[in-house]
Amino acid sequence: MSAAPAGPEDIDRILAALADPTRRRMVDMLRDGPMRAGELAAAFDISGPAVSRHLRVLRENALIEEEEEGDDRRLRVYRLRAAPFADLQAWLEEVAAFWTAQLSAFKKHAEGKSRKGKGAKRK
Amino acid sequence: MSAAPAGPEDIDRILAALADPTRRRMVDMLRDGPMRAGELAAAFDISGPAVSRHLRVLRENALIEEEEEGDDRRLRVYRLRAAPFADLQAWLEEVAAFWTAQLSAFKKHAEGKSRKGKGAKRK
DNA sequence: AGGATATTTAACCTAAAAGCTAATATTTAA
DNA sequence: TTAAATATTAGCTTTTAGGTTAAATATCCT
Repeated sequence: MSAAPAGPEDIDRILAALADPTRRRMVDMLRDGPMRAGELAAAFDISGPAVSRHLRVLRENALIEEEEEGDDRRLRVYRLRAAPFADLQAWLEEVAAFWTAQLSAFKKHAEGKSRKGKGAKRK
Repeated sequence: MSAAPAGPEDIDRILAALADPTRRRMVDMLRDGPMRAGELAAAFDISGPAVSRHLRVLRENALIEEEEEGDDRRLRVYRLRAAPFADLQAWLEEVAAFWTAQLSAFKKHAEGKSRKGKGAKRK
């Protein structure tokens, strides 16, 4: 199993996979449920092969996976995988911690209302 | 102010800015507090101009901003901005909602699904 | 001021990414 | 099985992103 805590290079791969607008839109579409390549392709103005290539990138970076069997008999649908998104969320949580730290520093700083020299700031 | 709900193209810009490993590392570094370009540059094996360019991308996409005044007299430090990360978190929340939907669908569908292991079909 | 340091801009180069058309599997249906 | 459709791989072209060095600009320190 992949119980590993998602190293930095994992995050990089996830971000790289999501960085393309077409691929990000595909992810949005897949939120409505698993789809076939053709269904996804219909939503874009690019060629079939281009769609296939984007799906390949998403698949190779484990953001999506092929479903073996669909409910109504149609095979090879793509579905979102949870892990990468959870990993990215975890990283964002860490980054967000910055502002809580920032906030406490500001609170401490605001009490003294310390006088720091310059008067004219504000751009 | 920017009270807009962060459209898809905003998310695309944020993701594009974060997609480069160097820039993502810079963000990680800036979690420890605002820094000067030089401090950041020291952590990478690339040239100063390359660092400057990455900072420019982060700045143009509003992930960081220049600080006007530092505590100890040093100007032009870069600091993280909260909004883009919050926007990205919000988008991820939406995506994550997929699995809760998935889960309820699965629960409803839960029993018969054991029909998968066919024999030699793969080449 | 004037020089040393730090940072950004300019011009150029290379490599990778995304697109297309055509060809090659695959799958579904007759 | 053949035929139609669906989807992926192959080969090629164009665009874009990241890197470099050299020059310009801004900042800091006597």
